[in-house]
Amino acid sequence: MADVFAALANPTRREVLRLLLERGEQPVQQLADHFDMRRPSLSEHLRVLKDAGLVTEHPIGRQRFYALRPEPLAEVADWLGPYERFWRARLADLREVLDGLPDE
Amino acid sequence: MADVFAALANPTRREVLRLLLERGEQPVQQLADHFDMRRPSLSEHLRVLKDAGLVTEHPIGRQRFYALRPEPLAEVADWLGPYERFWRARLADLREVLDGLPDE
DNA sequence: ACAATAGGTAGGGGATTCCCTACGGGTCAA
DNA sequence: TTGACCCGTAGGGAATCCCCTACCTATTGT
Repeated sequence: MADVFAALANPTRREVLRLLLERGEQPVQQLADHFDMRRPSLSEHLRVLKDAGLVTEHPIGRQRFYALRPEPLAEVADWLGPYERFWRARLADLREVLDGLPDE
Repeated sequence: MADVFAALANPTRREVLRLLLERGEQPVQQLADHFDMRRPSLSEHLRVLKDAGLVTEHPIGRQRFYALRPEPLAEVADWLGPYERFWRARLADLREVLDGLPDE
């Protein structure tokens, strides 16, 4: 499974994920209509997303439908876990400072 | 502020963040000791992290200490939010299927 | 059978990434 | 002040990224 972070590094690929989340599975041409980009370029982005496990693909007739596969994003969320504890502690510190200010 | 996702795409940079989380702020040389890489290359990674707002830097004498700044990671967590709802729904579906199986 | 449609692959070119070595500026210790 | 140390920047090279056009196969409709 290719690197999920690398797959997410590209804005076009993140936009594809957003479209698939909002509208559900879609064929390639329908996705391509929303980008200022030729279809073969989008096809390559879709391959990167598929290699990262972020989308699945299945053919219906001559179309290929791509669908969101969010499991790798759950892994990203797990990766964020330890950092989340850190930034929450920071926010708590900030709140304490604010609470300690002379009333105004 | 540069693209946080692009900054996270590189394994060395993610490792830097991990080191800063585990050990707190550190000078460049101490970070560089943990990579099979020349120091100037690590300096460039640190600049990318700083441009993305993921680290802060302050000099003490002739050393420069880098520290974790987790706020952009909180933004990544926010970005994940809608997808999290999606994968949780998936897990719930899976649980239903398992519950519906004939007892075994 | 033939034309049209959907979409992947090949190959190329310019931009960017990621490493390197060489070097320069600032700080500390003798 | 002189040398050692910390670290950033310059510049270059190989690899990768990201777009393109051209082309191919597979499926559908006439």
